[in-house]
Amino acid sequence: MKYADIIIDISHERLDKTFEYIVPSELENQVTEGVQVVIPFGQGNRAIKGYVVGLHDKPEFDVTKLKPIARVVKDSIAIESQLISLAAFLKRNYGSTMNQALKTVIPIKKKENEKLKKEISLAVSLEQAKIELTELLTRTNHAIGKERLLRELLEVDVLDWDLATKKLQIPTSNIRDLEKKGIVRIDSVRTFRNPHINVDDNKKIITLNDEQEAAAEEIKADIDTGRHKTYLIHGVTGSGKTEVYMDVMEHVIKMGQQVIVLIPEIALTYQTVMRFYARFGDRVSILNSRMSPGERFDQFERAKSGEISIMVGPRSALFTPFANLGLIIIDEEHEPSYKSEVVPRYHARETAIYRASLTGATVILGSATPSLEAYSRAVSGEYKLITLHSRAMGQAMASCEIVDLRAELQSGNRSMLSNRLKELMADRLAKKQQIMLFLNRRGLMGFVSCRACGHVLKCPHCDVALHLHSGGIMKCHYCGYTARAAKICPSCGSKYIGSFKAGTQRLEEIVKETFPGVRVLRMDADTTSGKNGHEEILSAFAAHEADVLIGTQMIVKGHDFANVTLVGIIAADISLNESDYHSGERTFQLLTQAIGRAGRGVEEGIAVIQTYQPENYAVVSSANQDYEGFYQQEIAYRRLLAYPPCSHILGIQVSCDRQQDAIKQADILAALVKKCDPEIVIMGPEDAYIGKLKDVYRRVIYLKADEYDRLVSVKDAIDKFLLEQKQYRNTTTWFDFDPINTL
DNA sequence: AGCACGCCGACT
DNA sequence: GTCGGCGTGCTC
Repeated sequence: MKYADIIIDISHERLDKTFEYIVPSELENQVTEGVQVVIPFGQGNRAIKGYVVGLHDKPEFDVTKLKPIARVVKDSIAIESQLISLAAFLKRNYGSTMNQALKTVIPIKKKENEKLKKEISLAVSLEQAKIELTELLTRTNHAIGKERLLRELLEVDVLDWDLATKKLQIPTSNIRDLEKKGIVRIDSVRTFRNPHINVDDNKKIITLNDEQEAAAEEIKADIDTGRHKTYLIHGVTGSGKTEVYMDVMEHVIKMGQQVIVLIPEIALTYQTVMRFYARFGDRVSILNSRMSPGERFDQFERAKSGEISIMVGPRSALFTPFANLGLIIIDEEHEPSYKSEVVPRYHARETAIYRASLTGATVILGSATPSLEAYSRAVSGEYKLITLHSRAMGQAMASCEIVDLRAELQSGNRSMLSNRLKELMADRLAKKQQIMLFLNRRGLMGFVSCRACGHVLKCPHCDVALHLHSGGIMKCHYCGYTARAAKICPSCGSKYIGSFKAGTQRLEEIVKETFPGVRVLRMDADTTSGKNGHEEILSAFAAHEADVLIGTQMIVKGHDFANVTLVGIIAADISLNESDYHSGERTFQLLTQAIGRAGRGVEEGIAVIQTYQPENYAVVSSANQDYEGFYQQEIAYRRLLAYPPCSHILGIQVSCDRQQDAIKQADILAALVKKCDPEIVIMGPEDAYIGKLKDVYRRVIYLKADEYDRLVSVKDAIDKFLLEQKQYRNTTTWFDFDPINTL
């Protein structure tokens, strides 16, 4: 007799453990580790799905209480044990139920999603169809459904089944009838939406420069001798890290192993993807967040069957079920999108390293501005550091000037554009070269406030400001609450109430006023609403359909514009003044990336940084392209204040629809932490950054400790307490380790 | 989560 | 007297 340990498909802390079931002898060969099964659960024996996570011969639970597994879920995909241990890692290190962790690792639920699309077309000639139609009409009993179908098919060649049955309301029996008579044909088409792109066969032969070559050789040599490590490639913008990746990838694929390439969501552009297609052809598959579960399923099936060797995608591509994974690459390693925003709030970097350790795979992290976490580990020798000092094609780095906005203000210039920037812009426009203006803004734009008393209109359900939308509607971006735009201030009665314009919008106006006739493209949330909004704007700019591109973060990623010789950073301070400890790092990264956009072509580039804090180390070191200098200052600051990577932080959020209960519960948990580990530094409890969301009140507690595992133990203790606690069961608690955004 | 068991109020 | 309220406890 066999027994199975099963994680049931209900995400609740109280059920977050394995349940033992009898494996009926007739199912013995089907029930393996990782399969989805249906089991009778609870007193009502209701059918619940679950995952088999272990099998053994001796029962551990009271045998008389064991029930048998009902059946194996048909067409379920067995997750390999490797992914189960990955899920266990997520659960342990980031705090979630095993069920949530398993669902993260296997994002596809059912095979049902992979349905065939049916299409209806005429099986006879148009003339024949017309005859059929007239015959139908002469009949006494009108066959309205058939008539509609035939009329439609005379117009279009192919009709989608769903369209015919749902929108045109044609009964399926009518369609089947016509099929039997041989008038129409029904085809089942497999909808494989894998972006199949025609690749020109003459693959460009890429020669690596000496630095790239040395980097690739070092990693390949380690792989050949079985030393699988984690590498950090620190290469200046434009140093050609991708070529190094591809060289190592080719090596690994030749050994019959597979590769996962993680890229930040925002960089998942046609351009990036094409580089991998061009080199590796149809061995590559792409995953993106816009894909339906069915499409993802297809991609994962292809990966499992060995059809493909490379998966390129965001964070979630980390869980591609490759049988023989040899290499994981994380490009732009410092990007915050590598941290999940939903439970389990895992970080792709750590998770990738763990997954690699399971199979002895290699991990390569790459960035022009490595995260403090990664660089400090490289310095300590935990990762192997590889530095690329020069640009791949030998172009010079852009020179950089810092403009002190305080001095500018004193000289009477209150515009967003400093005199120096205006001067350079005029010069570039005359030379028919292109300019990028970069404004790193915070989310607070377009909100409605009163200019007389300063009152900000807030959502009644959330602790956030309402934003003005077209048509005189105010909207809450968090819960979707809408209201008619206020005409007078509800607080003081003043009629001077309105919304602040987005910084980029204002900047566009100023540029147009200053340089009449200039062609400006603006890229922000407003202008990129369409599906390919990003792409369209960027390709228009690449085709020199505009002289100036204005935008936020988005414009500094990915694209290379050879003709851009001037980059202006309008207000470097904005991200500097954010309250959390990442602000220096974030500013340095943004500025460095922005400066790196200038002078990608033949002409030398120049970058202008406008700031009120010209002496700030993040500004100065990015202007000097001095990562090392920045790192030394930043790490000293982190050490001093005990911030990651010099310590670790655990964010705990308690939420409840009753404010008093949220406050009480948070206090109880804070006291508990103090009791079970008095050494831990506790900050809070305090209201969350957004104190109320969708009528739910949120309190946060931050814990700081030198060792990560101490925080894990505290989390485990809290979990245990919550399980036993009888009071305040209406509250929910979740954890975020080393949070990236303020909770 | 979801269902059963259980102990107290207003109804045929 | 019974029907049903949702508090408490359990699920292999």
